[in-house]
Amino acid sequence: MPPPSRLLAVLPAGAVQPPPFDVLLKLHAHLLVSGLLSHSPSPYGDRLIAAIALSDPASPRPLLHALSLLASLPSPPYSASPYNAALRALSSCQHQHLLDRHCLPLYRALLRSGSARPDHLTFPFLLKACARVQDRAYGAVVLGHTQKLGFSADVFVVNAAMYFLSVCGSMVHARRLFDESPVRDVVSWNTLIGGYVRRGLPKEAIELFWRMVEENTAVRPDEVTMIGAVLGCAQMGDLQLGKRLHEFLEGNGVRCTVRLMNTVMDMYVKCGSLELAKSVFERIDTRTVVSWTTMIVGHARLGLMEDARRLFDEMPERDVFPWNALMAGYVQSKKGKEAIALFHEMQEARVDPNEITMVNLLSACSQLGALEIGMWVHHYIDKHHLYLSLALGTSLVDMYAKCGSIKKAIRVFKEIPDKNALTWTAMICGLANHGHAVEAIEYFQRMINLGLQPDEITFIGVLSACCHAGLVEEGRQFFSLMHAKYHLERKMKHYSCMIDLLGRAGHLDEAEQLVNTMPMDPDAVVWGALFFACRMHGNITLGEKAAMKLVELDPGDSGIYVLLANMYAEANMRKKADKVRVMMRHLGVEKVPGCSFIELNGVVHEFIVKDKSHLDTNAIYACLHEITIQMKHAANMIEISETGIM
DNA sequence: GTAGGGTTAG
Repeated sequence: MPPPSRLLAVLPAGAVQPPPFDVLLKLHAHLLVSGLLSHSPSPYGDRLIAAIALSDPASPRPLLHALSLLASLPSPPYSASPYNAALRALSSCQHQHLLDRHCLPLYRALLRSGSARPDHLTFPFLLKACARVQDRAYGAVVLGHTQKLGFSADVFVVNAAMYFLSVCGSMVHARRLFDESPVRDVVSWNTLIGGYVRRGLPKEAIELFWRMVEENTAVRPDEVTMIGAVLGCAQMGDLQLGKRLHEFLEGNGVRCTVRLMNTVMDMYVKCGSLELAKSVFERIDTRTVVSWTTMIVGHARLGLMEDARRLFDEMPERDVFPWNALMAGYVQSKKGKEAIALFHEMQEARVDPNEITMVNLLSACSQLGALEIGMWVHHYIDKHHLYLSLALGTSLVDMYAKCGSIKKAIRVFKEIPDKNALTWTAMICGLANHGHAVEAIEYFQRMINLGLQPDEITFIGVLSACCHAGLVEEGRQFFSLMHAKYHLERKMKHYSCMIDLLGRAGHLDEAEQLVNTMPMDPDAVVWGALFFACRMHGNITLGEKAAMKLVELDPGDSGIYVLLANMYAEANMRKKADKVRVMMRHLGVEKVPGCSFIELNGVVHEFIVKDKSHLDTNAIYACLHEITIQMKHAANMIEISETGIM
């Protein structure tokens, strides 16, 4: 151990990286034994606390040790510096619970110490910490202290105050501080620009950016400024502005770091120019995982999954992000099978999945109806004690409902602690699709009573519930309610639902009128619903009209010709039925083979009509044959029992 | 010594 005279050199003041935690622990013991910590006041205690607090940001232990040391000093510190060091470590520590628990007590202890006073370093750390714990009320108190103690002209304090307000308060207040501040530096501008972007106010951010450029003061935009401006531009999706910003930063000597160029790439992707994103990507010579992931996302969003996969394979190292990005791409392209295969690959590569992986995986299960895998995911979440977040809970509800297990969907739904409108919507749609119309409407009422705002999808749920149950009057009410009370735009899907409901119930005139007055061109689903209703109720004239529209919309679709022929046949119009069949042959319309999936032991198998490619084809067909016989037998039994012979 | 920043999911 060094003699006391050299200890202060071992315990550096300021930004120098302190020695490792275990060395400092020994030093602590040494200081205790030699009585150097019991002097009052003692520079050793201050420096020791600061050094320990900052010795290892990755572990919570040093910080806790420093905090307890601070509380147990025989005499209070005579400057704010040990408090500052602890606050500095807290304000940037990764352990949110430590921050939540210790931040404010620490500042209160400083105020109560009597010997130390908050200084110009205390407030930047403290305000950052307040922003991170989202404590509006206490932050406001702290802001009051900065004024009272005369820090209104300290640019570091003002900037930190602006940051706090931009996170926890209002941008108007942050802006006022900016406008009234006697001093501004590049961080002041960046904080405000960044605040606007975080609050989803890109216009204000860009406006401020141009003002910063035009005022042409000593303050010039730097890398952080440009990241803010480019992010704002990405939010607006304005490609022209994006190009201008890109040119600006290249012409004004802004450091083109990887971080900035990644942001530019992301902006080009969001503004719809994969080409420009690609050209930026090719000019980055030290690409990071983020650069590659952004390119994967860019390709995946356009459905270019083969290119996305190629990029994924080419990249030198991968964390969970690129795996999730590629998986999300497969899910969005409705390639659930590939998404699940990728998850298996991910497990083989020993990459830990996170919540987002699970959400994607559940979407894939929903698409495929893969209940077994979905249940495995549920089990995995329980086993690994993953928090049932809103996104995860909602995905689980959706998966169980779409995979046919409405009871499990309801059970999960009840377990989710803070349900939002999306969660309720998933449940309502699930109930509706399972034919539980009354329950779906009941859930809708409960959701409304909780004060939650339904969206367009919620109404698709309730309208389809009405449709399944033939609740015409309720349907009419919901249909007008969504527009009149909730100011939601009625989309194609709502109209098709409503037309289906009216048509099935035999209100063909009302259905036709709705088709004629709807604000968009009716699609195939609308005409299909109308056609179905006409066939059901024997309205041949209107049915023909709907069928013609369907042919117009998709001349290659064989289905409608078949259905039209069936409609004529049912109405005993044999000649017309034959005519349609002849027409089909002339036009060379081919029947599209049907296709289906089945999940077995966690593997999804795909079949098309008359498919013989599966390894177990013979066994499958034998089984199918057996089932068919049994079903016919069962049907006969029912028929017999219903006719009263048995 | 202090303040400001990018990527994944819906």
